[in-house]
Amino acid sequence: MPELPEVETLCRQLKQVILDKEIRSFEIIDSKLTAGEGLEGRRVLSVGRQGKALEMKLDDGDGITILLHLRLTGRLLWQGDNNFSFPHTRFTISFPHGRLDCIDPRRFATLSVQKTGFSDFDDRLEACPTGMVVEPLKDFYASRLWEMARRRKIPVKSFLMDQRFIAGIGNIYASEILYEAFVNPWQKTDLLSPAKWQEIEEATTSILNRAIVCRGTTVSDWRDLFGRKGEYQRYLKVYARQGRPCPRCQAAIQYMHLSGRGTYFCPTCQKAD
DNA sequence: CCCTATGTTCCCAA
DNA sequence: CTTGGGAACATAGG
Repeated sequence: MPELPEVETLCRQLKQVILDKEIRSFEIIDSKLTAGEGLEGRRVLSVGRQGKALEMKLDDGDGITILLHLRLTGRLLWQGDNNFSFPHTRFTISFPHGRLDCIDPRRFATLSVQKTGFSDFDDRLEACPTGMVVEPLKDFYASRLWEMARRRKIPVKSFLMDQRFIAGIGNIYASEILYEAFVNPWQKTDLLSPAKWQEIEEATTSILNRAIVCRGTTVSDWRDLFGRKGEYQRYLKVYARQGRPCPRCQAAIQYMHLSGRGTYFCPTCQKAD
C-alpha cells in the first residue's frame, strides 16, 4: 500500500500528533509481532522515514528506536477520541491524548524495536550491490543513478523499484515516473544515457513531491493518519488506466507484467530504444 | 472457482 | 556474481 509519498505523509502527520508525547501503553494484538515491552513512560523524540520505513526514536537514555514497515496492506490510524477498534488491528500505542492503531489485514507489516542507530536501513546498505542506497528527495542525482546502473542489464523499472538501489519507489510511482520521462519500463539500464537519467531524475522529483503534497494516492484502500483519502490519483496518467487514452498522444495505455508486477505504459511515448 | 493486489525475501536455474 | 522466475507470507475483493 504505502510507497514513499504515503509514508512521508504519515511521518509528517505523526510529527504533528505524537512528537514529545509520552507512551502510556504499547499493546501487541497480533502475536506474530514481538516488540514493545518496557516502552511505557518514554517520550517520542523524533519521527523519521527511510525509504518506506518509519522510525520513531524514543527518549530514554539508552536509545530505543521503533521501526515500522507497512508492506502491502499496513495502515496507521490516529484515534483521538474514540475507543473503536477496526478489524485487523495488530498493535496500538496509547498516549495521554489518543491512540495510534496499526491495522493490517494481510499481516505482512513488520515491527521492531532496536537500539538507536542500528536499523534495517543499515542492513540494506550492506546488502546493496553498489554500496549506496539513494533517497529520491535527498541525494538523488542523474550522474549517480547512471553510475549505479550503467553496468547492469536489468529493466529500468526493476532498478527504480529495487530498494537496495533506491529507497521508496514502488509500483505506482515507477510506472508514472517512466511515463513522464518517456522511458520504456523494459529498457535495460546499461543502455540509458546520462541525459535519460536526467529526465528520470526530474520526473521522480516532481512526481514524488506532488504526491506528498496530495497526501498520497488512493486507488483502493490507502488512507492517511486521520483516515482521509489521498489526492494524487487525480494526476495518474498511466497507472490503473489500461485501455484509456494517453494524455499526450491518445494511444491506448497498455498493461503487461514485468517481474511479476503489473506495469502500465504508453506503447507510443515509451518505445524501447 | 478464477483472478487481482501500492511489498519483500528466499530459493533455484541459467 | 548477475539476472529472471516463481513461491511464500495471509487476506480481501471483483
